Amino acid sequence: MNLPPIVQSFVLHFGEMGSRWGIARTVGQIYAVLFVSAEPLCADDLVDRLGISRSNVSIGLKELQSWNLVRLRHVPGDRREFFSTPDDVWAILRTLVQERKKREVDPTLSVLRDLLLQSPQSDAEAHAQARMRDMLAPMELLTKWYDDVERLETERLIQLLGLGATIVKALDAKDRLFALPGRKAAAKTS
Amino acid sequence: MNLPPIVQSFVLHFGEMGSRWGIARTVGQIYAVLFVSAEPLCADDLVDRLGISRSNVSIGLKELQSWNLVRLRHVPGDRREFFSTPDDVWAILRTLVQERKKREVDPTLSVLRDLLLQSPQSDAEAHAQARMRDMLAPMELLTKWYDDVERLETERLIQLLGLGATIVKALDAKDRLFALPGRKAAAKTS
DNA sequence: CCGTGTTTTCAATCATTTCTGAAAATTCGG
DNA sequence: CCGAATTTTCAGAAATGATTGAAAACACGG
Repeated sequence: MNLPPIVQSFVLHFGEMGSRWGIARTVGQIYAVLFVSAEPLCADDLVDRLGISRSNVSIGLKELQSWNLVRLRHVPGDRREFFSTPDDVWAILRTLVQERKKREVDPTLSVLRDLLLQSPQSDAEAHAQARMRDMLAPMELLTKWYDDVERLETERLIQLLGLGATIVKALDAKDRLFALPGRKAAAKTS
Repeated sequence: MNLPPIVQSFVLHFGEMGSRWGIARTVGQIYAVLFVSAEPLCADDLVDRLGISRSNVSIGLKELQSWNLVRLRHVPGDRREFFSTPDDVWAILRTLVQERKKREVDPTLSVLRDLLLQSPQSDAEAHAQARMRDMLAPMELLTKWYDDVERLETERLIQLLGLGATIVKALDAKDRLFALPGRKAAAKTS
């Protein structure tokens, strides 16, 4: 590995993290190198810095492209392809979440919905379906929330996150104030 | 595999998902079986239903316990250990996020902070540090948000999520109305 | 304590994934 | 079109991670 020490630590850490999240170690490393690089890099730069094979870099870059995590640049008068990451970390985060949702959450939602349409042939199956319903509800609420938040401009998103739980505290106060006699509102007064 | 068809589909899907998230396939399957089961199961039940070795089940259960994802029960007059998942899916989700944060996010934050304390020996390192600072900021905001939200009762959390981006829209309107020249003031009005 | 039923450990095996080198395909300036 | 520079593909090697069976450790009722 041919990198200055600070960068190398960063790159090794992200390789490690990547592999814990189901991303090949070298793909994580490639991304880390691109992320901290001052200018776009070509495949051979990566071979050079990471000490991995050219073909591995090629595959890794393809993988990163399929995740939309990497931008491709062409330098005039140079035939090579150069790669970089977006400058905006929020944009990167959004892409990451979006892709992950597309690949894992959405298919899970459709499996659950599909299995809930089938008629249970036993008590065990009926109970299993009840549990799946329990699981579906939070997932649907979360994806709905995400769909909502995803559209926000970054400035607004930051604002919303900065607010944290304060809004709910306000609601809480309001609930108490009006003491709704209805259902499960204000149930916990301990 | 000795499971009714609906359950089997569910279990296979979660095994698959697990392995995409860096969890062994069988660990995901064990969790799925426990999740949909009407009563707690012992290790041999799992061997039976999943058709995997006893030792694999033992390792899987230990793994799930280390993630706090599984409750251990003792049936009086029976020497075996029985396992179940919490009934409340929100509780499960919280645990999952919490553990994941502890294992991956927190260490990453400290690596970043640590690397930012070192003095750069080159322009490349200085630029890399600037990028790390770019990365640190959103991560800190997100973890702060999470710390805040984590403490909410489930009822409140659901409320907050249901609100989605509407709060920000209100802020937006208010900002426009008062056309504040300053920064992010006016956050706390109650 | 003894014996039985149960869980855990661990070295070995098996499976999967990652990585490589060499060859094929592609691209573009001339 | 040609040929050099570059990228992609792919079959096999290497590495990693998962799974197993057998044996050890444990725990409890008698």
